[in-house]
Amino acid sequence: MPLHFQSDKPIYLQIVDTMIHEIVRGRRFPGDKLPSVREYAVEVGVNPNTMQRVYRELDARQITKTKRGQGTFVTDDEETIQQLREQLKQRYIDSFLTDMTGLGFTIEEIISSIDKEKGGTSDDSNQ
Amino acid sequence: MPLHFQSDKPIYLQIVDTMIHEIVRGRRFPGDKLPSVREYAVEVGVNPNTMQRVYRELDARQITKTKRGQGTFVTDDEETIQQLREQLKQRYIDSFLTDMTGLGFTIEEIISSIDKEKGGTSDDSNQ
Amino acid sequence: MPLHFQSDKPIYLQIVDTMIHEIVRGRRFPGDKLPSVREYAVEVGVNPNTMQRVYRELDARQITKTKRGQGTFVTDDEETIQQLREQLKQRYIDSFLTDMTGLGFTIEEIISSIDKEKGGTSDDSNQ
Amino acid sequence: MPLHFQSDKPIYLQIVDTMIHEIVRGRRFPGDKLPSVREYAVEVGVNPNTMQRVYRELDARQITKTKRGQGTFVTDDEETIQQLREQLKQRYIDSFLTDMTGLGFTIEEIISSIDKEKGGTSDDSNQ
DNA sequence: GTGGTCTAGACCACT
DNA sequence: GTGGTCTAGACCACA
Repeated sequence: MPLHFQSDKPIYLQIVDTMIHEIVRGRRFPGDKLPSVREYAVEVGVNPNTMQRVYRELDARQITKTKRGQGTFVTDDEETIQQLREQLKQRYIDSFLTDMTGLGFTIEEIISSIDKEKGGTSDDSNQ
Repeated sequence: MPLHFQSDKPIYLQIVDTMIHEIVRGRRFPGDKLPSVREYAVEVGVNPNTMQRVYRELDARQITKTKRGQGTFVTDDEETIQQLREQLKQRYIDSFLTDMTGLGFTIEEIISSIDKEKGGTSDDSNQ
Repeated sequence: MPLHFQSDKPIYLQIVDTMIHEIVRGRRFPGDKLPSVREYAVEVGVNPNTMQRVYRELDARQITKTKRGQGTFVTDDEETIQQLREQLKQRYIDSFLTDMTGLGFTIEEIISSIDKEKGGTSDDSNQ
Repeated sequence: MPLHFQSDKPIYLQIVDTMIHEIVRGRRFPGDKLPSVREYAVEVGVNPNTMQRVYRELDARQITKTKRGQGTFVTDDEETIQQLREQLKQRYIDSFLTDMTGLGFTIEEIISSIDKEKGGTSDDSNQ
């Protein structure tokens, strides 16, 4: 999930999404301390102001909790994380179904195709 | 399917992909004449040489057929188009399953979720 | 096999052919590193872009394999090279027979003439 | 047999060769009148002086005979034409054998391959 | 008009 | 260093 600057989506929202993914996919755990704004800004290669906005947004969505003087931490409310997971799921499904029905496949065909994939190779040859 | 200049994928390949999508989704028909290289280059906002490369690539993949002095045409070999459709299908499914299993869902959960979507809202909320 | 600029065949295809000959005739070996695009362009006296196209074409035909940042190498798939050799053989034979039958010779006369050449002078008097 | 100006061979000799081919292959008959120097120069797109040299060369080789005030005519000495035919044959064979042995084929293999061509398709797909 | 080729010169990503 | 991409602009062959 690389950042594609110059995409039509604001950079800070792209980073927010990336962070949500990392949390939901279990790469960052509830209660984990996130990197400092400055540190993370350098790592990602954006302006600290942009990263500040990322953390503000995450806090506003109660995905993280910032403690003054200590840093920013992933929420330990599993319920919230579960909701994020459901949101992502729904987004993936919607986008997938839009793509597939655009190709003219019916729900039944789609399900049947997925069914065949059980244990299949996830050969990520996009580029 | 907007062009993301600055993406890591070369512009000419992005345009190739776009063209393939348009053909597979039935927005361009077998035998259709494509815009001229120069015309399309202006429309998309790239250099004619870049667009030339697009047409060359499409020809090499036998997706189009170029007739010197006349223009470039979508192949009328329905078989080829059908293959493209299958390729896209497989790519969408692979990518989708990678995403979903990354979130920890099993094939059964995924199928069950899709099943619930029958007649559901295909609300294109990507942005 | 000199380059005939002004021939009707594009320069880049002439160079591709030359390279194929060099490989098939055993002047370049499987796995060999080719000269760099820029270097070879200077040597042959064409624009680097033209030479780039040559390497691209060779790669597309799987005659060479390009490793980013390292260079372009003759394929080590002997099978591919063997196929090229057969192609060249067929082309030479076809062209030769077209010429000879154009002069009114029958296959039998042609074979008989070649037969007499055994150990004969291969006196390259083309010019 | 197109003319490749800028080849290493002088243009006038290229035209001489072309003329010889036309005679030997039976496209011009013994006794035929050739176009006038000026006429033919225009047709081929060369300077009349160059074409003059062509006719002089053909006359010198006794392939044509120029009659002042009447024009230039293909020799009606069938013997001479027969010799030309033999020369061309030898040249084709030498060149062919050089090519084939360069690819590593033996005379026996070559003959065997030609033998298989009897009634074969002469598919002239060079360019 | 159409596509095809070539040059010149720039910038990028990878090692 | 390596190859890969893109632009700009020119000229050609075909119909």
